[in-house]
Amino acid sequence: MSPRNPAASTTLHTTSDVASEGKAMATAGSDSRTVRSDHPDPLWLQVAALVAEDVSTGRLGAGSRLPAERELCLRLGVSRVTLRKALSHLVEEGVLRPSHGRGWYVAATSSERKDWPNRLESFSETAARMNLTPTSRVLRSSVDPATLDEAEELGIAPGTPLFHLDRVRLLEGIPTAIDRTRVPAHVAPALAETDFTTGSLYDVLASAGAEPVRAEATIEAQASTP
Amino acid sequence: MSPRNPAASTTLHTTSDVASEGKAMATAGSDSRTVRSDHPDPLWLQVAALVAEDVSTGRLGAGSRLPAERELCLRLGVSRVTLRKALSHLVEEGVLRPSHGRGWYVAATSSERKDWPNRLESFSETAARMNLTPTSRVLRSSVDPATLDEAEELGIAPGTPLFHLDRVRLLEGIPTAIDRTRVPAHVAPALAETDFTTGSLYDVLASAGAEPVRAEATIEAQASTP
DNA sequence: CAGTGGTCTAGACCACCAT
DNA sequence: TGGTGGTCTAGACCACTGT
Repeated sequence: MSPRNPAASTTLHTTSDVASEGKAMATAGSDSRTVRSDHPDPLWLQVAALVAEDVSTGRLGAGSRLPAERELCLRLGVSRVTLRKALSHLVEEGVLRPSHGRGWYVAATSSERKDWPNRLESFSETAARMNLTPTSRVLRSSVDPATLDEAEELGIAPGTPLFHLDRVRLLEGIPTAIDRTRVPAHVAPALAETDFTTGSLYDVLASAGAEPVRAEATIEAQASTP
Repeated sequence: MSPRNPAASTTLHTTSDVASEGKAMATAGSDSRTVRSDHPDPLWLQVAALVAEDVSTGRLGAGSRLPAERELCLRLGVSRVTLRKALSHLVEEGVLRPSHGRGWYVAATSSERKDWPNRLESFSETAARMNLTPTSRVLRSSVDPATLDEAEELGIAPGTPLFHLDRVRLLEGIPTAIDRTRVPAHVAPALAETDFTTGSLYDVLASAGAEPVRAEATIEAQASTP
């Protein structure tokens, strides 16, 4: 193959239904979902966008395994290095998760992906694995107007009633993590009246509706000699 | 060159003093600062560590330009792909900054680089800006053998005496952040005897020597409707 | 064992920057 | 024009996973 193949077109499938591949290739032509070296973006970016699209549209469900690298290379008409650059990029974005001898998997359930890795997961997991008792200490639990920063971060209007929940997470009584939650109040009015010392945020949200909500808290410290 | 070169050894120089290169190469031999494909880490990681070391020790000053990629490939005995993977890695960590037709440059003033945005910085900054009193509560301050995970993360041998410092950072008495620090004990023996409730980790490390040290703590929580 | 990701190389061409 | 990064390929071998 020439170092810069002119074009190729495919759609990704989960490892099960590879049958229709040939037809898909034939019907290609002026179809979208094509990687081309003409001009626009680097190939690896186009590939990444292609996969990301399949994930967000559900063609590649959460937790499902991608076709093998060499297989994808054939379908997309790119080299393995290029493909891997694309997939690695998606890992950084939290869309995919690689597993050595097994394959590439779609991360998260769909809405909880994006941005940094979900450390709350590992908190619960760690607690369970180590047989520790996870508890919470509530620092703040109130409904206040969203500040400018908060509004921008959540994509809502400033002043919108916002439920604030700040907790210290403890393992066996030892402070382990800070949990900072911001939820538009209209999403779940019951939030302000719940005792989060033992109550589960997820439960309240679940019984309140499906409006996707995101809350995060990150702290990092780093030291190095000057 | 064989696909897996046995060993190579060099020292990086800023573009100005390339004169002594020949000699440096000749004196190499059993010198440290060597990338070897024997076993330890991937080549690209070794290269990255090598460059990072030159940056932190000042051999590569902030803002200075690195030798050209092809030049570095020769010196280090690695392919360009591998070298670029190493350099890209350092970009993600904020150590380097690439510039298309010009070269790779060392980023930042020296200590504020590396890893994610330094949240400890912003912790102090926030405290100062809001006129709050930052304090600490020490959860753990001890020297214990490095676990397997810790050893891998820090690139040291398992069992190596490791200084553990876990703190809760408070603003005006309110818990705000968790600070988890791991430092090889031999770097700064005084660490275990210091009161970190008020003492500065940076100060102790600074007075202990220039051995570059990295410590980080990240906590994130994220909630979304199931 | 076969399958899959992880790493590495050598060589090529393109795009940008300075002279 | 010449130097430097940016992208891409084809092929190889190693390491891990699961049957």
